[in-house]
Amino acid sequence: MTTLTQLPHPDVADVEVTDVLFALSDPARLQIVRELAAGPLTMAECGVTNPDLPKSTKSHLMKVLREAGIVRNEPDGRRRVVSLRKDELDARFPGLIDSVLGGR
Amino acid sequence: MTTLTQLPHPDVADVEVTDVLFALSDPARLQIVRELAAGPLTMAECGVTNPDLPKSTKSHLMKVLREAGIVRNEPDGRRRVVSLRKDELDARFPGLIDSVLGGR
DNA sequence: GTCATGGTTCGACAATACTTGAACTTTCCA
DNA sequence: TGGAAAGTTCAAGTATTGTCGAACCATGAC
Repeated sequence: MTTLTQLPHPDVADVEVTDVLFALSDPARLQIVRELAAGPLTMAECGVTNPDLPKSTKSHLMKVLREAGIVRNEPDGRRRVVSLRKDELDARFPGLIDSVLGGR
Repeated sequence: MTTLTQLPHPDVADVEVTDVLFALSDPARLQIVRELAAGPLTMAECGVTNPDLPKSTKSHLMKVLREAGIVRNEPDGRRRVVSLRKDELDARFPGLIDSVLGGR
């Protein structure tokens, strides 16, 4: 049976700019991306801004980011480490992430 | 009676980046913005890509773009001229529109 | 082994958003 | 004066998203 620890990640070449824009158009998701811009975080660590967010909700927010190719989510022991796919995104959509994050 | 020919336009200072991203995250709306990047168009002229789009639908797409501060819609005789608020957007979100449109 | 921890998935409901015909307004033209 | 043209608004149905508890799955600690 398939081990569920490895989540599917799209190839950035297959994601449309509209997918990325949509994923970033939610304040909670954008906030997560801002936090990740400084470096990878575990699920528990990110979302500091939203401390009372149910974990199922946070997991779902992360899923949208992951399916848009914005974030990578990898198992690390019994945690998961989430990281921005910055280089790949920059190659596919030059300047986009920086301009979205820019200011603030 | 309020004349309906002048539609409300938000101050770009009041629009959030998430509002802009959301408006651009729809392929039909993004296509309209791409067309407008070359210069203002009347409602009838823009949306060439979607010739069979009902006018109420097109009007609604435009409303979303307008309310996100992306587009200006001004009366011109019995037509309306729609234009990108490029300078204002560039000032508020430097580089964003260009990177979304993929040019540079 | 057993158990707690960190996280995902499922399912159901709430909340937005999209689509479109029909009605309406304004303006131009004959 | 009528129309007709160009668009907006309204209303109603459909579809997509968001939210979150409960169930489930690995892993590490004991």
